Amino acid sequence: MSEHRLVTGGSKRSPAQPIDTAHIRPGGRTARIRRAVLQATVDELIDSGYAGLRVEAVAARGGVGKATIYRRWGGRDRLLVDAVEDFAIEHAEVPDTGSFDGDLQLWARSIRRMLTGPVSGQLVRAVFGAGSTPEIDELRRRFWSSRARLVRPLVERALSRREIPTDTDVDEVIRQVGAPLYYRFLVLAEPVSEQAADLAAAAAAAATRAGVFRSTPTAAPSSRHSL
Amino acid sequence: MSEHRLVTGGSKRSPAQPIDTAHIRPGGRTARIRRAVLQATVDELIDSGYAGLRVEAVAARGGVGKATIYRRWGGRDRLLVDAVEDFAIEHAEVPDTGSFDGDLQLWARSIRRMLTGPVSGQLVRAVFGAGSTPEIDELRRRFWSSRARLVRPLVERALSRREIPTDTDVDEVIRQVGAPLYYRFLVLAEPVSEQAADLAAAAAAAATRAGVFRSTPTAAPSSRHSL
Amino acid sequence: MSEHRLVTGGSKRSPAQPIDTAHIRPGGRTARIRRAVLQATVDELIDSGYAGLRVEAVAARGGVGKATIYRRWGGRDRLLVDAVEDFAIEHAEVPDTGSFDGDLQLWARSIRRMLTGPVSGQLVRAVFGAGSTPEIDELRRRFWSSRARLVRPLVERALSRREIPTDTDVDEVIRQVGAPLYYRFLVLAEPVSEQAADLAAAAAAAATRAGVFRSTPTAAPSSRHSL
Amino acid sequence: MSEHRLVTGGSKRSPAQPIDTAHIRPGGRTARIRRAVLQATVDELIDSGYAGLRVEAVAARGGVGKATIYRRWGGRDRLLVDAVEDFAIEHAEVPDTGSFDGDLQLWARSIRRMLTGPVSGQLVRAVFGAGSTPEIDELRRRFWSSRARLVRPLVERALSRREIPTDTDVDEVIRQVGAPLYYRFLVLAEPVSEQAADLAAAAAAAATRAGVFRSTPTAAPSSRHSL
DNA sequence: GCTTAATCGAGACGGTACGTCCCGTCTTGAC
DNA sequence: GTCAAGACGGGACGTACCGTCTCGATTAAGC
Repeated sequence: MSEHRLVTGGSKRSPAQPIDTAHIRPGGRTARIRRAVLQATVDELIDSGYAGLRVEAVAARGGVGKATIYRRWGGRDRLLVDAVEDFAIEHAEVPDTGSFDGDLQLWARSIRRMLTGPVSGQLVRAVFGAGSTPEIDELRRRFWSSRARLVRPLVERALSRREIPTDTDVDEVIRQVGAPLYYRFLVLAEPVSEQAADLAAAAAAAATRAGVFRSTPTAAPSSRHSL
Repeated sequence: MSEHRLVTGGSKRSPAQPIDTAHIRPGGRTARIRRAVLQATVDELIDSGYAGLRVEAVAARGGVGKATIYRRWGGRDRLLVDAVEDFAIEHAEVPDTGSFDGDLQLWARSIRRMLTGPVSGQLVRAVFGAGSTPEIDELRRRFWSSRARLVRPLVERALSRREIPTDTDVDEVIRQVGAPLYYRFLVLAEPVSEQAADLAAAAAAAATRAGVFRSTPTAAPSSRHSL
Repeated sequence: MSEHRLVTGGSKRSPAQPIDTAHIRPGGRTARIRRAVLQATVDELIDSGYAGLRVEAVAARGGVGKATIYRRWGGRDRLLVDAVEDFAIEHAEVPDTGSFDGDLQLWARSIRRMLTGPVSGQLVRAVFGAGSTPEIDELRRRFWSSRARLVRPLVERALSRREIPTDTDVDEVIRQVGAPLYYRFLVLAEPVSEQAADLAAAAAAAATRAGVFRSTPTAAPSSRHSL
Repeated sequence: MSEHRLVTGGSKRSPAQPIDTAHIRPGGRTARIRRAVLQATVDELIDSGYAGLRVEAVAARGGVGKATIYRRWGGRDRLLVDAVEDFAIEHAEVPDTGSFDGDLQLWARSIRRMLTGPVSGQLVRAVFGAGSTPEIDELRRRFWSSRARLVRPLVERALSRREIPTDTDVDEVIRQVGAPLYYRFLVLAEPVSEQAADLAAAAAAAATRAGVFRSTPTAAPSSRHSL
C-alpha cells in the first residue's frame, strides 16, 4: 500500500547548519558527501516518488551511512529542501522575445516543462505535497522568490516598453502565469498541456492589460462591477 | 455582501460512495458508520493536523474498528479524500448577485474562506498533499468536477446575460478563479487575503471578457502577440 | 507465518451442551447440521492443521453460518473437543492374540497407526497441543479413559492367564504402552516407527512381568535399588 | 536424597543461537538483550500463561522493541523454544548416586520437578503445544538431544559397572524414563506425582535389565512372544 | 609522516504506525 | 423463528521506517 509515512515535524537537533561547512572540516570529503547525497536524493525521488522516498535508500544509493544524513541534514524534510533548492538553482530559463505576450508565453511554457519533466515534476510534488512545517513553508517562499527574481525583468521590460499599465504589480503578474499551471498539476491532477500554458499566459496578459494588477488601490477595475 | 441568494450544497450525499453501492445493506448502520467515521476524520484533522492523522485514532474517535475503515475506504488517503469531498459539498456556496463580476468575486471569496478556515484548510492540504496515486488523482478530479458542477450555472447566467463572449469555455473560467488562490495556499505558502480573492476574481473576469477563454480555436486573441 | 492464534479460554455462553441433541430439537436439521459441522472440522484439520483451523473456514465448508457454530458449540475449543470425541469413538481396535506380549504389541501398533495417520495425527495434535483449559483437560481425561476402558480387558485376560503378577495395576500397564509413542510424537517430534511401537510394547511387558506395576505398595521391586 | 552429587547444566550457553553467531557484534549488548528478552519471556509466561503470551508484552517487559524480537527470533514460537531451551539447560540436574536404579529415580524426579514447577511447567507446555512447524520440530529435537547429552553419562556409568546389558541403546533408556512423565503431563492431563516418577524410573530400569533396549537386533526378548 | 580526534559506513536498536487477520458478536433479509 | 451471509468492534499480529545509538575503520588536522 502506498505512502503511510507522513511529514514529521523535524528532529531535535540544532537548526539547519548544512550550509556552512567551512569552519568545521574544510576537507573535500564534506563536499563530496554533500554532492553524493543530494544527487542520490534526486535519483530516489525519480525512482520512488516523494511518498516512497526513504532516508535509508538515499543513504544506500549515495554510498553513505544513514546516520551521516541525520547528522548533516537532521531529517527527511530538510534533506528534501536542500536537494530541491540545489536542483532548482540552474533550471530556470528567462525568455526575451521583445513582446510582453511572447515573453509570458515562453515563460509559461518553461513552467510547464518543469511540471511535466520526470525529475522536476517529482521534485515539485515533493516540495508542495510535504505538509506545512514552518520550515517547509519558508523553503517554498524562498523557492518562489528566487524564481520571481529571475522573471521580474521580463515584466519590467514590458513596463518600460509601455505595453502594460505603469503601476502594474510585477509580482502579481508573475503569480498569475504560474497559478493555473500549478493548479492543474497539483489540484486538478490533469495533464498540463502546452495549450494550458499558452492559455495561462494569455489570461495573465489580458488581465494585466485590463489593469487588474495595478498596484494603486484607486479604482480597481473589477470593483466597478462588484457589490 | 448586501442582497443575494446563496445556494448551499446541502447534504444530499449522492456522489462517490467509495464502494459498490448496489448490493449494500440498505440498513441505517452503513450510513451511520459512514457519518461517524467521516466526522471523526475531520475532528482528528483539526486536532492533530494532516501529518498527525492516525487511522487508529480516527477509528477510536468514531467508535469503530480499525478494520472497518480499511474495509470501507481501503486506506488513509481514500478516507481523507472522501471526508473532504463530503465536507466540501456541504460548505459550497454559489452566489447569485446578478452580475458576472460580483458572482465571481463572491465565489472567489468563498474559496478563500475554505482555504483559510481552520478545518477546511487542513482538509485541503490533506487532499492535495497526499501524493499522486492514480486513485487519488481520480478523486481529485472528481472533487473538482463536483465543485465545478455547482458553479457552472454562475457562468452560464453571465452567458445568457451576454456579459461574456458566447463561446466562452465555462470550466476554464471556473479554473481561473480558483487557481491563484490554491496557488497562494499550496505553492507560495502565503496567506490568502481577501484582496487576493478579489484580484483572482477580477483577473478571471477581465480575461474572460477579453475572450481568452473562448473555446473556438480561431484567432485566440492572445495569440496575436505570440511567437 | 504460523499460528498466531491461541486457545482462548472459551466463551460466555452456558457450558457445553453440544452432546445431547435429543431434548432440544429432535428435528433432523439439528442432527444434520451437527454432522456437517463436525465433518467439516475434521476435514479442515486435515487440510490446514490445528494452527490453521478457522471457525470461518469450518462454517463455510459445512455450509453453515459462523454464528451457528458459536451458538451451538460456543467456540473453537469446544468444537474441536466434540469433533475429536466424535471421531475417536469408532477408531479403536482391541487385539486378542492369546498372549500378553502379542496383545500389547498389536495395541501399540494400533496406537502408532493412529499417530501416523494423516487425519488422526492432526486430531491428536489438535487435542494435546491446545493448551490447558480445565475444559480441554477434562476432554483429555475423558479421551484417555474411554480408550483405557477398551483395552483393559486385554490386560485382564493376561491376569487371568497368570502371565503377569496378580496385583498388577491395569491402567498403569496401558499407560506404559502409549507413553513412549505419544512421547515420540509430541515431544521428540521424531517419526513413530513400527519398531518404536514394538519396543514400547516389549518394555511395558518386561516391566509388568518384573512386577513394577504391582499395586500393593509393599516392596516395589525398583525401590530395592533406590536411595 | 542423601549423599550424591548433582551436576547442574550451568549457563554456558553455547548451543543453538538462533542466528548466525559468526559475524555478530562481540559487544555485550547482543548478549544483554538476549538475556533480557528470554527472562521477560519466562516472566510473561508465568504471569499470563502460554495462551496469554503476547510478543508485545515480552518486548515491553524486556525493555526492547518488538521488531528486535522478530529480527532475532523470527516469531513467537522460536522465542518460546529458545527461552525454554535456555531455561532447561540451567535447571537440569544429573544425579550420580552410584547405582543405575538410584540415578534413574533421581533423574525421573528431576523431570517431574520440571513438569510440576509453575514456571517450567508453563514452558514445557509452551514448547510442546506450539504446533508442528518443521522448524519447531527441529528445535524440539535439539531440546531433547541437549538434555540427552547431559544424562547419557548416567547410563554409561551403569554400563561400565556392568549393571545393564553391554549393548543397551543408551538413548532409548533415557527416552523411557521421560516418556511416562511427559505423557501424564501432556496427554493425560493428570498430576505428575512423585510415585509416577519413581514408577517411570523403575519401569525403565526393569525393561533395561530385561534387555529390551539392547541394540543388537538378535533375539530381542520381547519378540519371543510376539506374532 | 605520525598521531589523534572527528567523522564515517554499517546496521542493530527502541519505538510508532501500519495494514492484515481472525475472533466472537450482532444485524439483516430469505426461507 | 431460525438460518446463511457477512459487517462489525476489538485486539494481536508481523512489517516497515523512523531517528538514535554503538561500533570499528577511515580520514584529515595539527603536530
